[in-house]
Amino acid sequence: MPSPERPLLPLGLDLLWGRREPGRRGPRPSLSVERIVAAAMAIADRDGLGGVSMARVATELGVTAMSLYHHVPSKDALLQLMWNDSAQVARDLVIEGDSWRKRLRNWSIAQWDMIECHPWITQMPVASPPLGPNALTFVERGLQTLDGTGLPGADKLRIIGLLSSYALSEARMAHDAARMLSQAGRTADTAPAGTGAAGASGTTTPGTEPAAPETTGTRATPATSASFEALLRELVDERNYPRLYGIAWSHEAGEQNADEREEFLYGLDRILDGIRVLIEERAAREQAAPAG
Amino acid sequence: MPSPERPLLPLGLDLLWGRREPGRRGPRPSLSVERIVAAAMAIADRDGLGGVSMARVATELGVTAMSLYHHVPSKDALLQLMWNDSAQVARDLVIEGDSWRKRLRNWSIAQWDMIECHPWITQMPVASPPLGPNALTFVERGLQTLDGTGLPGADKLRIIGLLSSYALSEARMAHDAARMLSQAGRTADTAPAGTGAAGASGTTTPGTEPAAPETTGTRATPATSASFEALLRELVDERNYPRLYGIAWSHEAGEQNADEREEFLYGLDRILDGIRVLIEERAAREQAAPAG
DNA sequence: TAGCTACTGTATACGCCATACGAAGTTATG
DNA sequence: CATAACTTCGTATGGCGTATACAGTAGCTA
Repeated sequence: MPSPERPLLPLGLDLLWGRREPGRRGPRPSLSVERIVAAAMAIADRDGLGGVSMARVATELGVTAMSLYHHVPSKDALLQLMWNDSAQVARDLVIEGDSWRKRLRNWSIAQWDMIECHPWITQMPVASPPLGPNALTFVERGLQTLDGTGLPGADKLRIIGLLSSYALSEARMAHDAARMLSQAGRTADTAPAGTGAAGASGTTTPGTEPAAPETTGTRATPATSASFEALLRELVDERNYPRLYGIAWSHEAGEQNADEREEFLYGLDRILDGIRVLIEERAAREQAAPAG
Repeated sequence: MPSPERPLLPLGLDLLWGRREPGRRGPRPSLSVERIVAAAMAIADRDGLGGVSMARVATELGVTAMSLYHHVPSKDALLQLMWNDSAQVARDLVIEGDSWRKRLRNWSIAQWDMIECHPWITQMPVASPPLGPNALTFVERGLQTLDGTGLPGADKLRIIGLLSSYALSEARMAHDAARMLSQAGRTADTAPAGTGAAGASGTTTPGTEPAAPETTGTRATPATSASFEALLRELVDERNYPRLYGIAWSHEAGEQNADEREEFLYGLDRILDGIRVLIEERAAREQAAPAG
């Protein structure tokens, strides 16, 4: 057994970066990491991340669950690989725009779109910062948008991190709300309105259902904010929550609420304003003391 | 069985808001929702969210797992109750500051501290936006900090949501990184340096271990960013990731990296700058056309 | 050509999980 | 007191991730 030159990368990172010697002996593998990841992603796209189990992926591929473990060290590693694969588009992503602001905005929107394209990303059991090659490529593209701003590298990195966090959080909230409200509608119909805990305990869901497939699929539930507001009206009273109460009851009937994407863009533009301030302040300081 | 006046609240929301008739007959319940939640939180504080199982909570209380289900409809509901309970401090939270900016900043920091106090919040399987009474109280306090800014309610709410998202994301990243790097250190010591997939598959962790307790406890691993940077240096090459490469190799030995809290504050101040722009622009517009 | 060896997929089993079901015990109310 | 309501317990089910042992295949070396 030859000891490797560099120290072993932690977790499944070596797999993520393709740093594994393929191995020449033995029968040709019918399985491959790529096929496994593809199958898992297909399931996740269809039924949400809750539908992804080793057994399910295996049967989808016509093999037993244990076969997968010769290609993927654990389920967590498989999820990491999926995460990385979903960022594949980053490789040939071209960010357009003639100012850092437009470029950075487009980059952020690209990230949002990536998440929208695979909503199960928002359900990921976050176990580590994304360190796959595609994720880092995406980060690199983000840093690229800030070329010429004069910011130090650490600041650029923080900005990229900030916007990443924001996009993921916002997408997560949007999808969580959709998921919750859809199943709220279902339980409201089926719940037998019992008085005690028994009514709520036994009959909400059969339990064998694989984690609310329908909403996690691709897109659904158009009128989310409206129902959310209805929920808020149900819950908050004027005494304890005067401001929330006011907001919940202010726009009575009309005044369509913005959709999730516009909510995202709203916050995005606020953050970009903040970054502009940072850049301008720095530029002013540079001008005052050029070689500082 | 009397039909309730208002429609049943979805999920465990009725439980969250205490809208359950207690029920008079039968033996005195030895259990209560409060005791269950307290026990679960004690376990989570000690061993992380992975240590919280119905069986474990039950044994901690000296009862069987199924007894819990007469007080709590499901494990998910229990997690929601924990989430809500962790925001208890919001009830008597006083935000100080003579400007909206200072108040909002303090509010955001309070949120960060809340999460730091119960790190398992960052591991929560996010199933719905936080709609418990304490969470909404916290939102109300946040809205309060924006009194007098002249912003419309919807904008205030978006700002609060933005800052909430940000605080949670940033805390999540910090704790995830700490968790990952700590177990990276462990595997680097124990891994037998095999060549193929077998080395990484079999021997990384025993598997029965309850999800890395030590790091999820309270505080650990001071030098996270440094190791993170080391990882980056291991991974990125100059050709494909020129900017990341430059950042990873720029501050050579000295130049201590800021800790997580300062990273958080950095982004926070950027966002606050953006909000300031929004408020000032709006004020200017108001002045131009007062009764618009 | 023979055999060693690395490598592949399979079968079985373990322990843990959430939770459905029904029986048994306890108490306020008729 | 009797009964209905309610809590708790024992048992059982089906799913999960994965450790372990095994059998077959194919390239490398002799």
